[in-house]
Amino acid sequence: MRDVAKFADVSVATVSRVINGKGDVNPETRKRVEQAIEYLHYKPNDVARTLFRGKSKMIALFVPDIMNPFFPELARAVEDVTNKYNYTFILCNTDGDLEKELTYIDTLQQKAVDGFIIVSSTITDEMLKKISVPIIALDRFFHSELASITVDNYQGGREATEYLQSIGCQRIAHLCGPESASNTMERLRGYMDVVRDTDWFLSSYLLSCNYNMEQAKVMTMEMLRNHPEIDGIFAANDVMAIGAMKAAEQLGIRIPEDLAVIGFDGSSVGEATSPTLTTMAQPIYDMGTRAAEMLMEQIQTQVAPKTIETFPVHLLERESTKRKKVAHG
Amino acid sequence: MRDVAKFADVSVATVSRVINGKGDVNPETRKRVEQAIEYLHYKPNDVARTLFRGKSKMIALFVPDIMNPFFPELARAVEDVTNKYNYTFILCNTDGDLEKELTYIDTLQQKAVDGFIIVSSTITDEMLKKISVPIIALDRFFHSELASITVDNYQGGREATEYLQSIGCQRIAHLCGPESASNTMERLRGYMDVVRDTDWFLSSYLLSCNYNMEQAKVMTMEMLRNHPEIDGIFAANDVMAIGAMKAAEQLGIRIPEDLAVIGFDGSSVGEATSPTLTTMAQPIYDMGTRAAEMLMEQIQTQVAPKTIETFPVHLLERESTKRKKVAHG
DNA sequence: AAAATAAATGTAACCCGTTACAGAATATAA
DNA sequence: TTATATTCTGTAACGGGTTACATTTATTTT
Repeated sequence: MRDVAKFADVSVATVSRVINGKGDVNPETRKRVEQAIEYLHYKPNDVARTLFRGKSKMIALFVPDIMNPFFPELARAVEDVTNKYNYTFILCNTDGDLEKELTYIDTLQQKAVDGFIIVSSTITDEMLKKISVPIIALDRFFHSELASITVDNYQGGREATEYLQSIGCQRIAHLCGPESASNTMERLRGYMDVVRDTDWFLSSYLLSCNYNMEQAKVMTMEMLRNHPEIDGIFAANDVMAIGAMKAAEQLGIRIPEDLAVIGFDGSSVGEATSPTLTTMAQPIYDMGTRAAEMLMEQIQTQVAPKTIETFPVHLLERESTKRKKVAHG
Repeated sequence: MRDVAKFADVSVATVSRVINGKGDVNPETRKRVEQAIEYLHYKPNDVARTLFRGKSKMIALFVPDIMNPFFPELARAVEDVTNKYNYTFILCNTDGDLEKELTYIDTLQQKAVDGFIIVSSTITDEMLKKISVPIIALDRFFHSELASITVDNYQGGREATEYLQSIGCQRIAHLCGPESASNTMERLRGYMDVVRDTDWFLSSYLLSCNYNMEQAKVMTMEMLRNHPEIDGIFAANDVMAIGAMKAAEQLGIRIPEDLAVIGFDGSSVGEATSPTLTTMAQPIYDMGTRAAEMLMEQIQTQVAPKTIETFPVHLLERESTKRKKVAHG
């Protein structure tokens, strides 16, 4: 910058004014400075700016694990928005580990990160208090005074279950995720509200299996062996649904004829399976986009309204439930 | 920091010495400073350090699109190493777009990023010249004087094709990716070297379809209709292989009985399909790890050897090729 | 005990921008 | 013409660390 100033025969202050378009600068001087910048290929040092301003134009996204097929799309959405606003995007895999989250929070704040988008079921209010910049809770709602973006998990759970009924399923099991996650608990509640008072419901129709395909497969296999009457499975995410389909396949149970399977998420793996997976699709990309936009707004306005936005889910009907519909009840 | 210095009744220089463990500090003074730090919950401002040192402890990974199932695992590996060294990880989706790559390069260098790991087929030497920090080329090799990590794509292409022959396939087609990518071209070369001189090979057994599932499906469908004699397909990545399987399914062609399919990558989607997908697996996580380790080393040592590491691929035999083996030839 | 060496600490410049403030030059108003 | 407002530009402090160098104090050596 000194070089540019010297070259254009002005002070650094003037160069700064030209770069930022702030303050009055004589058009001729401006031109001279711009030429100097051009000539010297000058690029301002963003670190110095950050130091002065206390803002880095960086935001971070916390996800449990990018290898879970739900998150790449989310991350992509966030990055796209981030880019649009000329911010830089930092991806953090937390594995749902408090220690890791804590380390990230410290490190990133020392780097003057301007905001966080957090997918977490473990994070505590105490930890959040350590964060002095805007935060958006995404996908999972952890109780606190935060803006958050989720889907209507309860409604999704209901609809998925009712949908299975509507295509004729008489005995519907549910594979649910870890208890710590608010989203899976809501889906479970939706399921329960539909099946609780039926004459067929058994608590052994309920399996808890951590969003993991292999585990879902093993547990489903056992359940199907003990309960061959089951003719519908609602899994709380797509990965578990795929596990369930594999279990059925291995047992020679046909999908969708003998057993209908519906997942949750609408992640793209559901298209890779045969039959393709029917699922309660979340508008993943839109949610990521909205979270990022909301964060940008909070960063810009310095205001942090406790907006809670709930996106609708929609039924993505594919092959794993393709039967002739039967009259309700 | 001034506060800490005041509180401990020393100068900022001494505080800095304590923090960095450099220079001689009286044990008592050190203790006093440490207590002050503790008491005031002092955390050094990383931006100021970065400004002084010219190093940010951040590295960036360029990938075409994190939504492609090959990349999450790679990104995860890089992030894990990044973390281990207390660096911060920046993920950049380039869409193979030169403009985007260029923008990222500028922005990140202004932020004093310490190194790049780049997956790209488009990037030019001219662009690389703009980068003044270590770079590792990953997955795809773009000609330049760079350290790079790839797999033996040629060998993989050969082996995949020969494997199909070994299980009895008589007419083997190949779905290859975009011409711009060095890796897919090598796989093609491997395939060609096996089939070129056979008496059955036809140029129409070769399909070019951009790593895209839907396109692969459509093109395969057409090919299988025109060439029902095809009994083996080698796809240059898993996503296309899945497209091919779907095409077969839709045409009522059984896999693996009538048609064997092998993919390339060993990404986790291959486990979600039915039948599960046989594939030439790359050690994705290891490659990411190695690339990151190599980058860390170059950052630390300031030396940039033009190491070229080629990882082996290995056959991951799953169901899409499960037949009784037949004697070679 | 004087001299030499080592340890402990502080002062101030530096990293590279931004901006408050002041001063000079020019334009407009009285 | 003088007073006042405007435009333009520079000086210097600041953000929050690091470190070369100087200085003081303690320890060893002779």
